[in-house]
Amino acid sequence: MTVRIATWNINSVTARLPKLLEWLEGARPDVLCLQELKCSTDAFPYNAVAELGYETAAHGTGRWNGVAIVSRLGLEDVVRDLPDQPGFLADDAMLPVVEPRAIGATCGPLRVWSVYVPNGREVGHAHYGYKLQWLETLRDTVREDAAAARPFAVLGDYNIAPTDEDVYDLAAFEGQTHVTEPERAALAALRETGLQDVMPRPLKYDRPYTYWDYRQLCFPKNRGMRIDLTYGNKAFADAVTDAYVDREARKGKGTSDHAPVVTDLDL
DNA sequence: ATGCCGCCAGTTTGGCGA
Repeated sequence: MTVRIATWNINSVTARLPKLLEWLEGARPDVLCLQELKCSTDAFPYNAVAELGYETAAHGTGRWNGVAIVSRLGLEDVVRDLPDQPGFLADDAMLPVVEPRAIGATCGPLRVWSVYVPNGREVGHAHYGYKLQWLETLRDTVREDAAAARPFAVLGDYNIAPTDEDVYDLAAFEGQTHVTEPERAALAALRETGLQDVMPRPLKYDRPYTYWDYRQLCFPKNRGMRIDLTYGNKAFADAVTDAYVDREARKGKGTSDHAPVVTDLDL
């Protein structure tokens, strides 16, 4: 069977609902992993998506974060949060908060996680340590599925550019998060479980960026980064027939600052 | 043309994003 799976940081599913529906109708993915819902689990637009033939498992608390898996191949064994997922201790908080950044499900032949890796804010910030700790927990979580025969993938906004080629200008990121050695080492450790970085085609220019800042004409100037990734195990990677970044979805007003990343499989 | 930041909750300004 052929399966189309995608990941998209949608930057508010409520603000982006018309764009989401338009994109689902056009691209017709079988499975879509979403990040940055910015709504509660209850507030997800389940019915609008269901009218297009999709079921949704969502996990959100409101203002920030939030992840979902939208599927027309079924949704089984849904897991919210990574087992032992670390929380973030904000400056003004008494206790760390476990944020809605991960949801897993089985969609027909595929086991999938949709993840929104912490941003890190600044090198040395508590959020940066949290990011690295979160990635270690992700590695522990996926170890078994990554080594298994069933097709498995972790898709999402990793908030890391895996190589120097994945940013438009390395000098612009000197000393910044997203390009540091410890972040890239955490990604390498994740790959060591048996996951491969499924590289999408760019539909224009030479690099498959997935994010362009809203400011300073970054999209028209193609000042982007590749930070939305599809990490698949061997069974998944061997089945890939095509992958691309749908930059059309980044054009115009009212779009997310990220583009969907689409992967086609023949399973 | 792809065009100069946008989302949310709400102290309608500030936190967050990457």
